[in-house]
Amino acid sequence: MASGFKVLKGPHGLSTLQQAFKCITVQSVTGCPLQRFYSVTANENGAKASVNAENMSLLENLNLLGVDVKMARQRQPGVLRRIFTNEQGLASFLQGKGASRQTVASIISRYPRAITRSLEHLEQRWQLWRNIFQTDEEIVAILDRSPESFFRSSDNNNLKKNIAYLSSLGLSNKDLHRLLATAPRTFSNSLELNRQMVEFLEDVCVELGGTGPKEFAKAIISRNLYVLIRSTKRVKANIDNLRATLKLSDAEFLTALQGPVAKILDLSNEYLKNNLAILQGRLIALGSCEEDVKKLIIGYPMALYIGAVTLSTKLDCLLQGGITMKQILDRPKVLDYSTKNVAARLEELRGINYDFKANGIGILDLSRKRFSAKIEKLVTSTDE
DNA sequence: GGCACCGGGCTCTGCCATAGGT
DNA sequence: ACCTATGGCAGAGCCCGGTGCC
Repeated sequence: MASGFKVLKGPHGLSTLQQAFKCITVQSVTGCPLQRFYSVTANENGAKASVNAENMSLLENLNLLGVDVKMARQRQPGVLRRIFTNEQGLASFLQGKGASRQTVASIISRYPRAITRSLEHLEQRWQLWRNIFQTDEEIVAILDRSPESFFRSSDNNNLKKNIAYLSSLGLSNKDLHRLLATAPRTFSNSLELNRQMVEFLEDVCVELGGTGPKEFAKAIISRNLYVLIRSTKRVKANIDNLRATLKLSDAEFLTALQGPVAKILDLSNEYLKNNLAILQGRLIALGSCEEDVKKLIIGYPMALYIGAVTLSTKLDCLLQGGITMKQILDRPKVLDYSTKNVAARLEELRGINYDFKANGIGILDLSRKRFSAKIEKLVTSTDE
């Protein structure tokens, strides 16, 4: 069909004809009315002018939709020069799915290329996402959060293959849901890129003498939904770095990786390296040994996720509150709570003369509800 | 009833660089 | 020459409660 028109393709002008033809085709397929009409003369003032100029009627439409045109121009200037776009089709499509006017405007402002997708494409992609999400609302919320994840790729077939591939890894529907909700970019990756990461993880497992590479990869992905949107280079550098630092046996390291350590594999390399160095320095200065550092990292790898300043402040808060470093090392989960929260609890416990030496520091990492219940009990028992 | 253990929930985008296509 | 599609990067925690053991 299109090849018949290629014969007509000339230096300029005729390509416009071809596009006009395409547009009419789209119209007949989707039943969607043409959004804008162009007089042929508008494109006859030379190829250069029409190529470089922004499409005025498109700008007008975008303004009517409440789009931040300045932002759109800054992000994807080429889109504003396109002759045929589908902004109104996109807007009514999204509104039909429950998106507000503001959401639509914000989506287009942040990812203008969205308006180049045909209705057919949108319907199909939406259905593919609906295989994983139960409601349109969920999808709208994600588009509002991250329009690029949904619109960046025009390859629905690749999306289909990704879903099939990720399912084939043994990830449950629930995992897929978490994955798409949390790191939607994963599904816009090329199948090949996802496959590379999975195979890389499997290789790591085998290298460490593991016997279940598939389970290993699955465990890491389901524990850290972000690995698939990281480069293998990054994840590899982190694994190498941790391996060199922890100096565990292969089997121990393998277990650690698919356990809580998985959570920190996606950190940027320098960040992890810096946090590691600072944590080591701080603990050694406080009288801990290398072994303590390792123990802390294995028991609570999130210590490396927390920024150096935050972690340092948190440690100070605990130490000043009468907690010893040894107690922290034995129960690193106390570092899981915010400094503000910990400080408030220390204060409250001081008020009732809570004895950390006798009772331990477990009370500090209770959920709010459990903490309150505990306090209440302590108060009433001392009253009696 | 109290505790330890464990995993999960929220959420993580928005920009830049570049190969490859027209 | 221009645009699209895609890879890659930096950035940086906190909280809750189910379950099973004693």
